[in-house]
Amino acid sequence: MSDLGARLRAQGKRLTTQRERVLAAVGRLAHATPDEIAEEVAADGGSPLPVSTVYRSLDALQELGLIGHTHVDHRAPSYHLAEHATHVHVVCRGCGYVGEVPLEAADELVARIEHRLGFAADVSHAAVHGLCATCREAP
Amino acid sequence: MSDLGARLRAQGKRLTTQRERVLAAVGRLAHATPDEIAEEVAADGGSPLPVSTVYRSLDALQELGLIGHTHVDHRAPSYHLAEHATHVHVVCRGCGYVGEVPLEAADELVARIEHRLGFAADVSHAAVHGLCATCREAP
DNA sequence: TTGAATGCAAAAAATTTGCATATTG
DNA sequence: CAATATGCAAATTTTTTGCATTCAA
Repeated sequence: MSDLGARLRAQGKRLTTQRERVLAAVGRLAHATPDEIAEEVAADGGSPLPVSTVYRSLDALQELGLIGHTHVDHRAPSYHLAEHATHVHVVCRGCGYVGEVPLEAADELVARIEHRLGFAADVSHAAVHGLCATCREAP
Repeated sequence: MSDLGARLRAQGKRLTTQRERVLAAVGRLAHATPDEIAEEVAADGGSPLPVSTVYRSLDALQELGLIGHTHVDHRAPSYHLAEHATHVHVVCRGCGYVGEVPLEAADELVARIEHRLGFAADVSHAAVHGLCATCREAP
């Protein structure tokens, strides 16, 4: 927490309350779009932030490696704390449920991609789509 | 090819030249955004299609299972023929290069997701980000 | 002090929708 | 003929930008 400022400064960036509030909101929501994050920030008691500031804060926090995002659906980058990036995200096409499995579950895939293409894959950014246990049965 | 009409009809849909042109364009481009597809369609000699028709055609062809899409980056659903969905897409963060590895490379991941969450994963929709061989070395 | 960040409003993209008209089956 | 799709324009939605002002370091 306290070294957030240090990490920012190390990149010539600054610690502002806005960035702290956005980071806190991302932490509280776990998986959220910029829009939802803006709402959550507004709900923390302080005055709401302009969307532009939310976007810029998300960018900054991401460059810092504190948060990351995946593409849960067409029009929705979903942000989460970097610590959540220790999972592969799994998204249900039926109900939108977002689950996760440990990164290691993809070790073999990563190895094969590396082997075939010389590609360094970062699976933590991937969202795997499919149907959850419940939606598999439903019509 | 000729049964395209039949497949459409089977779903109460119709075969139109617009849809044929969009499908052909997707086939020619392999990986493209709606925008690029609209351009490609315009380049096929006929008159350009309004974007709305392109979007609607893509939806129709997708519901039909003839094409699919992955999320190559933030703002860009990338469409491809369904036959291309026999690969997992790999996207380079550095240069934007899009590669693919056979679906089987993800078999173990799919099995683990199934096992842990009861989830039926469809990896062909996933785009795995990372750095290609070239960009790994560059600064 | 000074460059980085904010706030605000306006501009760009990207996608969707309403509706009269044209087409397919 | 009837139902579906198109074309076009306007409305949404999502994200980005310009710029004067404020604020952290």
